[in-house]
Amino acid sequence: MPMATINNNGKIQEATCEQELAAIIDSLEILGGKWKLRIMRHLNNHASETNTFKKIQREVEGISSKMLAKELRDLEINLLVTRTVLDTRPVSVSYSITEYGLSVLPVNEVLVQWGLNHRQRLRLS
Amino acid sequence: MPMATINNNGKIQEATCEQELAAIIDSLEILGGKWKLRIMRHLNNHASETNTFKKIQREVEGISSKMLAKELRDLEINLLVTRTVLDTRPVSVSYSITEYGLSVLPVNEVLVQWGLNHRQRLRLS
DNA sequence: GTAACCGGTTACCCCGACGTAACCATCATG
DNA sequence: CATGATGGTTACGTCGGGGTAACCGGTTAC
Repeated sequence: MPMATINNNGKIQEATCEQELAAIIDSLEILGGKWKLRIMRHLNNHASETNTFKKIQREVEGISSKMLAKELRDLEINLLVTRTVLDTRPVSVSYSITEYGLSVLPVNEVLVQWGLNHRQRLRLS
Repeated sequence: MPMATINNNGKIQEATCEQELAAIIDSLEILGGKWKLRIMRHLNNHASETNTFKKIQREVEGISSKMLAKELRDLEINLLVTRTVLDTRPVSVSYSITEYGLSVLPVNEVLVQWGLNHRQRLRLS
């Protein structure tokens, strides 16, 4: 039994149950883990600034250069982030959230809401 | 800078950026991983039936009894699922999604939508 | 009594995410 | 020429999620 979903253009997509499962796996793979959403949130919250590698590393608490480089590469591959080499001396590299990357924000928001709500629920129960 | 979120009762909650980060971590911890959402989806899609341990194991493809027992325990601790021992012969145990567990469905849906959309986006690009 | 079904549990293993630390090339400054 | 900043990379180790298989106690059916 296919189910309805809304795509980019607001059109209706049909998806089988297996396709939905695959979609969830994709989402968790691409957005899950310890750092991906933190980085996306940070880039979004500081979208008006120039976010160089070192600046991000200073401001995203606890991340190592190895992890930051890897996560940014993954996000770039998935078109969520752009990498721009600036011709400053010494050379610096700026990362920005793409317009498509903004599509992650609702996912972020739902997870935030559910998590906050869940804390409250457990405290009450 | 606190941000607004909607809680159980539709009231507005304030949360700091760190609280939001913690909330995301919570959500991914409780709903993430390979099996949690699959089980929740299955219980919801078969809410009208009696979902015994073995029945779930047969229908959630690929899960072992060890993982199923662990995941169901976790979900029960988080009040998302109830465990009921039936006095059939031999004894069987039925699991159901709780009313609170239904709050997971929007999270599920957002992940499905984003994943489907992302596949399409990568194919087009 | 033995086979089969139920709902698990236990022991063991593997791999990938993630952490830490050191290192590297390039350029600028003193 | 040494120091510091930039943006990484590499080697190594740890830990936990997850897989596999065997086993268990209780009960019923043959």
